[in-house]
Amino acid sequence: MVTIYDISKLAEVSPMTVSRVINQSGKVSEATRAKVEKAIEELNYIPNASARYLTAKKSKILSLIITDINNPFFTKVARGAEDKAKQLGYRLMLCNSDEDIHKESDYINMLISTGVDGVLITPSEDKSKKNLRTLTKYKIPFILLDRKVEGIASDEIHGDSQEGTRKVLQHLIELGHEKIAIINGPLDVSTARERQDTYIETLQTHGLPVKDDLIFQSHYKNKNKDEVFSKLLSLDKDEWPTAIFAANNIIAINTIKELRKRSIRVPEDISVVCFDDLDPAYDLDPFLTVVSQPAYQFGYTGIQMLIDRVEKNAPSEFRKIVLPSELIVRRSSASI
Amino acid sequence: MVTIYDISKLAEVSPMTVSRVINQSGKVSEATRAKVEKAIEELNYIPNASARYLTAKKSKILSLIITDINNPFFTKVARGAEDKAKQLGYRLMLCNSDEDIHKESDYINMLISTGVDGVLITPSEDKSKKNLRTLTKYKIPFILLDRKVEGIASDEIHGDSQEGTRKVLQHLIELGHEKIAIINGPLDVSTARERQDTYIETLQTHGLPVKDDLIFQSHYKNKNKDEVFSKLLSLDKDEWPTAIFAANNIIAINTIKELRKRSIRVPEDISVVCFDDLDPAYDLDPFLTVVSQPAYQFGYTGIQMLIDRVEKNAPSEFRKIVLPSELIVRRSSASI
DNA sequence: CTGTTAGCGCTTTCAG
DNA sequence: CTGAAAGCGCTAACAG
Repeated sequence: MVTIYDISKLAEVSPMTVSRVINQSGKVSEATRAKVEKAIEELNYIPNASARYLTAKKSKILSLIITDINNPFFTKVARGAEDKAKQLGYRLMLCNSDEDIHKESDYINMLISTGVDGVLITPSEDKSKKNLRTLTKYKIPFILLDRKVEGIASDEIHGDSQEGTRKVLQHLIELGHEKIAIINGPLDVSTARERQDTYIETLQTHGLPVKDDLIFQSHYKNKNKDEVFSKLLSLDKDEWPTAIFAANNIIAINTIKELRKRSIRVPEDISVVCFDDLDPAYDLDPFLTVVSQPAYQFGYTGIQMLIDRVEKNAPSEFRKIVLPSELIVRRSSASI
Repeated sequence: MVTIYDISKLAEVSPMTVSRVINQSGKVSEATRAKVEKAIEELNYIPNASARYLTAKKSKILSLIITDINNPFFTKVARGAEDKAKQLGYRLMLCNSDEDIHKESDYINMLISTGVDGVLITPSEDKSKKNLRTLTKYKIPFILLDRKVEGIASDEIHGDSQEGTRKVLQHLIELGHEKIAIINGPLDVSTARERQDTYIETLQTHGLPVKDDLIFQSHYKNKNKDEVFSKLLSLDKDEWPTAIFAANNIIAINTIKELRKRSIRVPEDISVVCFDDLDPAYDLDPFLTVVSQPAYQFGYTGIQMLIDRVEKNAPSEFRKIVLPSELIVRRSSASI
């Protein structure tokens, strides 16, 4: 392993001088800088991040924790985060918590252990509070992405669940739908709560009845789709919804597949709309009506906020950035 | 920050004893172990990975470098890698080189700097050789995933480009196609070379003419689709292919989209097939005929091989694992 | 502008 | 079974 000492010997300067040219800190004469750089080049020297971190307590590594690496929404968040991090001279560690609080906790321990400078995190649920407190204890700044957590005050970047929910629901209502079901994520995730609250509120605003039978609790990875479907199918004919609002893209896809299995046509027999788009790059035939959120910007701006915080350029009070969502009407929704 | 000294004070033992219980190394009496564990619990101690690495030269961190985080193929590789790493007590750093040799090189430097124990890498192209040599210089074991590199001997895990290519082409030929075009990835990527060679060979075996006009050079992220298309469209009517073999899923999708823009129907006017599937979880209407590779297993088994190597349980000679691919016939291919 | 000293948190090595 | 000493590679703080 090549160390700073090897360089200092070759360049005939002190290790400290080498450190200075590597870090571009302090004053070094052009001549010595050149000598040192030549030696670094020659020996193919790569600084040891661990040694560096041990004294400097700065790693220039950030982390992004997402909850589902297979979801194109998060994959785009990751791209945005990566681009911004790179642009500002940081490295990004990508972690996939899989909506699992234990995996999340494992990753947080690793990140603390590794000494990341900050983390941009989509908390898996409200219980993430404990993990976030650990971060705070270790003085590692974090930004909440996409989801809020009860009892945690922090910088936040997320979409507008209320506006988005209102937009899709109004779209359905304009189409003449009056019996609209919601298949939601788990209520210990803030976005699910907000979507459900706004669902109820919007129906009421429009003078439509809110029926408990049409509110289904699922999971953002839609793990319990059989259960949801058996409930849905046990509904009486006249209670059957004419439209379904799925709380995210995965739930929507699975719902449509299940419906088709039973020869229920979308949108002829039932409309389906959802939050979050799929990746158009992989969709030959964009079909779903969605409220699309600017995923790339979630990551891009999130990392910007994080670096502001890490480098202490952020105001002391927490910032909340709310990104707008956009209704994209396609073929999965039709008038009644 | 809580250190081993804080624990040692609280537990009234030496730091060394604390180290021993953390690492489960050496002999420690049940009584002292309990005291130490209690202290660790109480103070919420998390070992400092940097300090640890500095002496022990082991990080228990592995890295996976992929070339396109938006491609569902790689996203599944990542899932497999992650699962295996976790299972064996390692952490995984996911890096996205974006098919860019410079980004790749940046990441490799970071990984060396961070001190990862090993890396599972999809090299972006043959020039990756330089980056891989750097890894070797720093004695960091690596496994080549999906792609080989000219002049690099190493453990490898990849699909069978030849068998796969043969399978789709035979499928097309059985359907009666005789004028089959290939839109390939760049020839400085091993898989593209293999697919092209096998394309030529298979046509010849079946007594079909190989025409240079029907061989198109693109990019796995299909960055130059306009160029490819203007060439394709400039072909005479009677030279026009009746089928296109796309070297990967992205090229296929883009190709179909471009064809549709010009009102050329798939498969009625032209069949399109490709390597690598899309994510069925996000596909309401699976349409593409593909040769699917077991992406998850690429990652899963790849990490297994890597850990074998890292822990010196691998044979000294390099291992090559070739995973089978499967033809999935759907609607994008039809008889002539 | 350059160098010296000390120490980050941990583990290896060697003694008890 | 437990501990003391030394040092991993680097940089902060000071000195010159």
